[in-house]
Amino acid sequence: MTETADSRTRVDRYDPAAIEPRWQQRWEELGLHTTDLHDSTRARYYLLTMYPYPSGDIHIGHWYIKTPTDAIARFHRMHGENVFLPIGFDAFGLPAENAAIKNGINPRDWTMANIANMRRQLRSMGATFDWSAEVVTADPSYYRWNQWLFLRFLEAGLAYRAKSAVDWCPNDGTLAREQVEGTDRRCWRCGAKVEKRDLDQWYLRVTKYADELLDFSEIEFPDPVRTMQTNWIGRSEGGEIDFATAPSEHHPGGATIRVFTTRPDTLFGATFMVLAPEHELVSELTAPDRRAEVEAYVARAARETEIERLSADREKTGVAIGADAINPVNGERIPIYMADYVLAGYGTGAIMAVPAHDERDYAFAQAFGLAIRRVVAAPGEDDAALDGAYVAHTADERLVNSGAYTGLPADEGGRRIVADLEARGAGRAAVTYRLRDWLISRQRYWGTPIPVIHCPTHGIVPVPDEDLPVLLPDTVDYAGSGVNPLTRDEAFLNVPCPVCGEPAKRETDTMDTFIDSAWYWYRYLSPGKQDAPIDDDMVETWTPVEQYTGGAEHAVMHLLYAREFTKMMRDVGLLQQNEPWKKVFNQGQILGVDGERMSKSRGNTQDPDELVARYGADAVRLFLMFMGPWDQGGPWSPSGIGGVHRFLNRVWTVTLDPHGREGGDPDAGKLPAGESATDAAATIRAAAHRTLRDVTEDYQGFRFNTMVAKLMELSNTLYRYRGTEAAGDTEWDEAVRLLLLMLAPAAPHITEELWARRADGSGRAWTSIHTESWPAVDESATRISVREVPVQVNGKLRDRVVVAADATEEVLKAEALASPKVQAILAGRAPDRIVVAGGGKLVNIVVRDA
RNA sequence: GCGGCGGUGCUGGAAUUGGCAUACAGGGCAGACUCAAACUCUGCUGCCCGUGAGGGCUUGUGGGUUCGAGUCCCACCCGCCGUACCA
Repeated sequence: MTETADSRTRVDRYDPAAIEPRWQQRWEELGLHTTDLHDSTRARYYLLTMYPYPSGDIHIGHWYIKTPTDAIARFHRMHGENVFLPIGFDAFGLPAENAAIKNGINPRDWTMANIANMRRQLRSMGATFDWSAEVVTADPSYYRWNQWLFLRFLEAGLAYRAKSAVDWCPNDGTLAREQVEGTDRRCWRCGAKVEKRDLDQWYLRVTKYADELLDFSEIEFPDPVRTMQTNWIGRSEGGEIDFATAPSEHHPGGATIRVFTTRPDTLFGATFMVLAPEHELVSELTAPDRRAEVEAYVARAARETEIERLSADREKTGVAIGADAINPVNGERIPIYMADYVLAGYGTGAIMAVPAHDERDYAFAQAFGLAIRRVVAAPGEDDAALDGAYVAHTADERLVNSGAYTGLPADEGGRRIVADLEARGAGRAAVTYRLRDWLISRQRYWGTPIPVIHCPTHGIVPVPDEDLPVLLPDTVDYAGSGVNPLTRDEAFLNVPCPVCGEPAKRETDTMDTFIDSAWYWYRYLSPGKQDAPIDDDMVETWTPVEQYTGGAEHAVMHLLYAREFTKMMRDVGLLQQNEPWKKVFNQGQILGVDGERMSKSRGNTQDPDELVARYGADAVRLFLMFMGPWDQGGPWSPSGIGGVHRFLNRVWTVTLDPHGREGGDPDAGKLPAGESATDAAATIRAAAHRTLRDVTEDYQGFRFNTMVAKLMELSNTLYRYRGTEAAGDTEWDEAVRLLLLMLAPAAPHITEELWARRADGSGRAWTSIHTESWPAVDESATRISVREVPVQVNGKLRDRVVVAADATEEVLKAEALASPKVQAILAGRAPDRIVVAGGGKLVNIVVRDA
């Protein structure tokens, strides 16, 4: 042993570039990552991670979500579960078209070339992706089933075509409501200002599921996502109330204006009504002398929604239309206005205005000099002056100035008013949602063609199932940017009507790419299936997905669409389940060194290929896990990766060279003072098993940062004993073995290499470390004979005493009091109380000031 | 405005049910090894006072509960994300 005292390196160095590709190839040859989906002998674990868009390069953000996901997969596999971790590509979408226009190539060629490169990059992670299940959505074998599903939805009345004002991006064309972001209404994809256009478009009837979508009992979302979806769906309870119009010189009256309100209790405070400029009764009700002004306002409102409606102009504008309505509860005549602060698309597009109890109505009443009548008040404030809308809601509020309802609590009064109106047919309880139907039409080439034909005689005719898929033509003529080439592809356009055979035109809209991503994990279970979109048996046994990982940026897009789509598939008889996944986890985002979003234009991107070449995939994986909590993300640190690289080197050294000594340490090779080799062995074993206990919990809770920290501690402990008598003995060997097993899910290559060398060294046949079972904690090993107990006086730490592990409270108290430091602080005072906390974890001596 | 998340050393961050704040890293300083450097190794590193032993302070701010608070309660400040005239 002593002959190694001064030698530095007798074993070869850790060289990830040499070992990583070798093992990746070996695993692939052995088919280690191909899941037998038919195996029913083991528990199934379907682990899904969001498939990437083939933009061209895998970036560090992909590594950040995918490598910890891979660690989860490996951890579960080591627990004997049959793990399925598929991967694919979200291959339709606009960037391919933009690149194609720019370079004069087919979007397909651009996309497929990118996919080829990204497959190579994804393989360099060393992840256990099952490539045999790969799905590429732009392939006809996938998108034909988008079309097939669309036709089922059409039959079931879940898909429909309608004309309405839609959000329109000058670059991307039509957008769904969820795809418009921010106060200034910008496109989620390109950031351009979004306009409104009146268009015939295809919709999916997802509002049907509004209430069901609010029920999260079968899906475990992170809280922020659940909150965002709940707000997005925006359920409001209240009442619908019908106001009749009053007769006037230009109108006989009696028309019904229906309003929705969440505050029926304030009905007596309605002093005017407001219609949205687009409301259908505006024209009919407008008085001749008001018509010019009203029409000018309507025209301006239409233009403003199209051009610019920044929130800066919060000033209330509007015009009186010269007609009155009658308040059904008291017969009062109130004037009707039209204003753009009432939105056509929400509720009924008309409101009863209660300026005393609604801030917007208050501002409008102030601007137009309208009456403000208080009808809700806390006791004693009946006539208190208002300098703004009173919207507080307290338990002791009562209705005032409300006829027969005066004096009732506000809640109860509201309910009684609705009930009484309902009895007269003038109102009813009602619920309104913010959620809209999903607009899926896109005026784009690179997407799934919507499989319908427009016949002059038969109208909209579905493409028969046997004619699917409706293929995208290969030759694409953009003739300048922005226009859908399908609209001038005569061969694509001109088809006979499936009903009458007469000339007809194909639909040229394609589907929102969020359709592709709304069901892809079902297809992973049978990617080659020819006769149906999904394999019923596989879907039945493998879904809902156990765990889904990916970014939170899709909280009200993908993560909502997929839930809606699952419910639609269920309702046309394709699925039994209500939700697509059981649990969803959102990782954070990796930012540039400057703390800003990584982008090529900022020059703050980090290329993973470069890091892999320099430090190896294992170090990159480990560093991404170590930098902080997984759901937090954070700025990229260029220096931090050196730390985990050093750690891996130390793991390498303690495994292969336990007896070596470092020249730089004067105490190298010596046991700590007063410690025997037996003591050292017990310490090593206790450290290993305590680490195993903690690390197991960290993996289960996705706490990869502390998992790595604890493995570092264990390797530091081993390093301290390296070269001593304890190094290389049974306990040491067991600790190294546990260290490698615990590290294997996170750093699969180095652990496989060291595992193989250990087998080699002891003459055992090689088996992969990744097929090993997760080790069991030996609780007896973690127990220790003596422990240090902190002693506080009045809650302040003063000393530590060493006692036997099983010392009684009496012993603890006596030892604590016997401490000289404690005695000095007490200065002769008798303790009032001695608290032994946490089952003997800490002693606190309480003493009052003399 | 509303909703959500967060604020701990120089930096990333750690801290079961309230129980030794700052684990593990990065960076820095000092030393060993080296002709030298890199690599590697060892030690130190929250702030203030003190030569020292030691003492005091410290988890955004101010209060409170408690033997004991980063953790619980109240009020406020700051940052990030979402949302936006939703009746």
